[in-house]
Amino acid sequence: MTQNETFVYQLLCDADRPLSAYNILDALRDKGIRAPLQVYRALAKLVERGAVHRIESVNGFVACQLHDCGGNEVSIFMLCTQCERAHEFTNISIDSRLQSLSNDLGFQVAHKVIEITGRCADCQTAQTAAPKH
Amino acid sequence: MTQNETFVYQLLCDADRPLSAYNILDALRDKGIRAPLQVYRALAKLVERGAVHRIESVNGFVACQLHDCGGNEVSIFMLCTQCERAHEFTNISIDSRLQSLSNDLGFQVAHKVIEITGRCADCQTAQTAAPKH
DNA sequence: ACAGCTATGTTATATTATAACATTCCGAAA
DNA sequence: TTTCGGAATGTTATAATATAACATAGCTGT
Ligand SMILES: [Zn+2]
Ligand SMILES: [Zn+2]
Ligand SMILES: [Zn+2]
Ligand SMILES: [Zn+2]
Repeated sequence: MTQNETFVYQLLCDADRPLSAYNILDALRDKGIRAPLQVYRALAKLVERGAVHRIESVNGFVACQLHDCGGNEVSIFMLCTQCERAHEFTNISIDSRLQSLSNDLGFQVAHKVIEITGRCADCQTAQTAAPKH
Repeated sequence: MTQNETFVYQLLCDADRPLSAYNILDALRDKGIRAPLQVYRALAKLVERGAVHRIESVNGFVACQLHDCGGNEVSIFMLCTQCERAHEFTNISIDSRLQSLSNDLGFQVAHKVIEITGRCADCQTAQTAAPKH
């Protein structure tokens, strides 16, 4: 892992929500990172290697939260609109059904995206406990 | 449906692939549409009403290809990187598994995205029939 | 006529991503 | 050791996507 990749990866591991490339850029200015391309290049490598996932729904990036999700299962992200956290899951059954749907249609899969947007359990209970008046 | 919405919707229905907001803007200049916001506003309404879907993976928009997909099933899009076409499907089994995964976790679902990127059957056979040397 | 609402239009700006080109670094081959 | 070549890095500029802020027009019910 190169130096810039390490900086970006560490930052994403420490973050509790997806960060945009420009969030990362701002956070790493003092590490000598000054231009968007430096961030995008590091992200491209990290994503390619499965250490980081791109979250399409929010144009953001998160460090992989699972061991070896680089297998052939798709990751499922639940994205809370309130706390902005992203939780990563895998589900063999969903993945195999998607795969067989693709196979049935002769579609050659390169990449799958499953993202669910909504409110996480924590945020629901938090709001129930302290409702706004 | 307002005039701008009609223009945008018709264009998307005629298109054979997802269009970006700026594709739409360029195509509708002669209809009097001059600014991105006019397009984005029409798209927001159309998406809200389920007539149009946003494709996160390509920052594009397509007219709904199914009758009444506005039920509670999620749409599954297969996106061909070669011909750029988007095919829309529903699958009750995949949807219900996603839903029960969310329920188990206490996650309150607002929106689901399932997008599969790859090569469609047509493009595979086309390339097989006429390979590049 | 008036108030309130929706749609529309316009300009400017924010956010996300890539192109094009120059430079540096480092290991392998000569 | 020198030199070659690839990988990484840095820099500037620009493309592509999306929204903010404000002004205007039209329509509806009172
Ligand atoms: Zn992962
Ligand atoms: Zn939350
Ligand atoms: Zn649909
Ligand atoms: Zn195709």
